[in-house]
Amino acid sequence: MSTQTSYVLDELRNEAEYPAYASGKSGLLKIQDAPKESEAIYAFPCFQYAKSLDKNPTQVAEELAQEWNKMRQSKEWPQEWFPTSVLDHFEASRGYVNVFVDQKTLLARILKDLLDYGEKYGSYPKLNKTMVVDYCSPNIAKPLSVGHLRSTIIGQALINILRVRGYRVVGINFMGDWGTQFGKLIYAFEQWGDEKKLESNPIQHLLELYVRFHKEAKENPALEDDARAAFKRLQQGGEKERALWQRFRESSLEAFEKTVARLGVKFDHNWFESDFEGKADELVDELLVKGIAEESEGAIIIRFEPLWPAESPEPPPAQPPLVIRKSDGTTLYPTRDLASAVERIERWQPVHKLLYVVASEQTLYFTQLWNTLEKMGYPDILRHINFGMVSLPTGKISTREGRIVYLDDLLDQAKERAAQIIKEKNPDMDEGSRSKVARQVGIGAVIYADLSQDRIKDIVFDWSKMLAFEGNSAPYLQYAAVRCAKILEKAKSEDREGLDTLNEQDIPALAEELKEPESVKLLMHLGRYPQAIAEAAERYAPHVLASYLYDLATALSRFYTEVPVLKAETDAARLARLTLVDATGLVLRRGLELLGIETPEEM
RNA sequence: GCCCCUGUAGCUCAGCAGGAUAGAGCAACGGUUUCCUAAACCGUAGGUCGUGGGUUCGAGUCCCGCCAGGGGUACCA
Repeated sequence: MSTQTSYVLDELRNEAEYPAYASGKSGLLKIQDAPKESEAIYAFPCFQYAKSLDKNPTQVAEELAQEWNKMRQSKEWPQEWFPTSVLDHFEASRGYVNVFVDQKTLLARILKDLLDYGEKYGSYPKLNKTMVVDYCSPNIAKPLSVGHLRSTIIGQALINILRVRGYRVVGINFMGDWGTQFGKLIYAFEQWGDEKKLESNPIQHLLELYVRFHKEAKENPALEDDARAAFKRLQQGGEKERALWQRFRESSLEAFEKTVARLGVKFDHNWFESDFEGKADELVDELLVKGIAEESEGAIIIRFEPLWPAESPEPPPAQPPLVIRKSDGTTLYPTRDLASAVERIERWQPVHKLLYVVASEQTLYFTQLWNTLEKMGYPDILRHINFGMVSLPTGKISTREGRIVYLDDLLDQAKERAAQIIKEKNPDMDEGSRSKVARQVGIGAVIYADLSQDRIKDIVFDWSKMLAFEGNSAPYLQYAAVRCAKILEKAKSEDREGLDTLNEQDIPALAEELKEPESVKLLMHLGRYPQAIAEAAERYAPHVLASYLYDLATALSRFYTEVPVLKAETDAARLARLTLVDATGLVLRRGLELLGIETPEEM
């Protein structure tokens, strides 16, 4: 147990857990959040503990509450660990020991945290641990589809969240620029390519060639051999192939960077699969020497142990092996990916976690990758941050068959739709602002639609859901943030000055002013922001943060309708409410920023 | 065949490590604008948590079977 933590609720939790720890009962008495309607903050269910004593839980809870309260008054309680304690007392209720705080003190402490941390509220101290995150990672020469959207925005949100949680994070975009598909493209371009089209709209043209190749190859399977031969020439450094491949690569990369920039995404590193071909080759030899890999049917493979030990009469299912060198002597994507994983581990050592934000379809592959690294003697650091598939109402996304929604089109539509709504809701907004706000709102809606739900779920692509502008959606959160900003903007200059010059002595008086249930709930919720960040980071779950922010926006909306700020009855009340609005706006803005969503200045 | 994931209100989803009365949004119905932006707020209605067992003081949550949907399953990436 740490003796002191920075945020009031972290500290309160530790303090509340103290008596359970001190008496060695923490295994049976676990802390949890108290129910929402309750005045209590935390609770200890005592049923399990009562069972172990063979006693009545209600009675046990009462005894514990009494005992802990007494302990708290005594010298046994390490008050020096909790110098600014907000814990008031323990209270038994139907088999639970509830943790009560002194609300005024707690509110004041939350205000103090907010003022102390300012813009940094919610962030944690440096942990000196490095996370290497693989995300986006598309194939060059294919346009980004909504399928890539998930990896990109989940990855970027995780990176942002992990950073404020205190991790050092390295984001890598690992691009597929190697493999037989480039043989296909080279062959197709030589057959049907058009110089002018490659010049004017490279991605589109390459896609046409790719689709055409597969169509023709259906009729004439010999084309597959031609493609393989072309790739072989590329590998051997054929000048013509090399030059063409470079052109594909450069033009694609350019178009592609433009698209992700629209999502506000910037990569720390752009790595290319092709750069690992040599290392991959060496790695295969090394794995052979170490006996980790073996030859089978002309290929080099790694075998894995069955999933569980064979004890039952039926043999356990074997895990499929991983092929790392084809029988023709060339490496595969997994080999190059493995080589790049080794490179990541060595370059940023010690790496705390190696994250891969990749669709669930790759689960087996990442299990194999994990097992291989383990065989190589690396610690258990690889985590597959998997997410469900995006499919279209008409079926699975397929570039080859043209069943695809392009990311650029999606973002264009989102913006257009947002612009229309702005025209209705806020007809006075000038053209320039409208365009900017439409971009922020439209793209925000798209990002939020994804991040507001658990990664693991499959998504059937649906325009109306993607572009939801009401209820639990990005615009709702943005709107709440805008309201905060507008109130502050309209506040008189002396009020704003009062805000800026607040100091610690003013805090108790401020807390005293916040009496309305809506104000209290809002401030209490602000107090939970650091825990939302911590949980989102721990579970690699941006939706935890998204749903926290939604609740915060709801608390703000209720506050807004019930409690006047600028027209508060007294100067003191106005100042207190302005402080609250200021802090809420800040948390909403910063929280949205972590998700990759911008906050407009007006809506 | 085998392995993995998912199944909660009409629809889309929350529900942390099993704990107090299962929560939101959308859609439906009704209400709120002399007052800081109604992209808002308030209310009504809507759930045998796929299904059958089991473990437990307690199961939406854990275990087993079944059903349904999705994904994967050696030289594609």
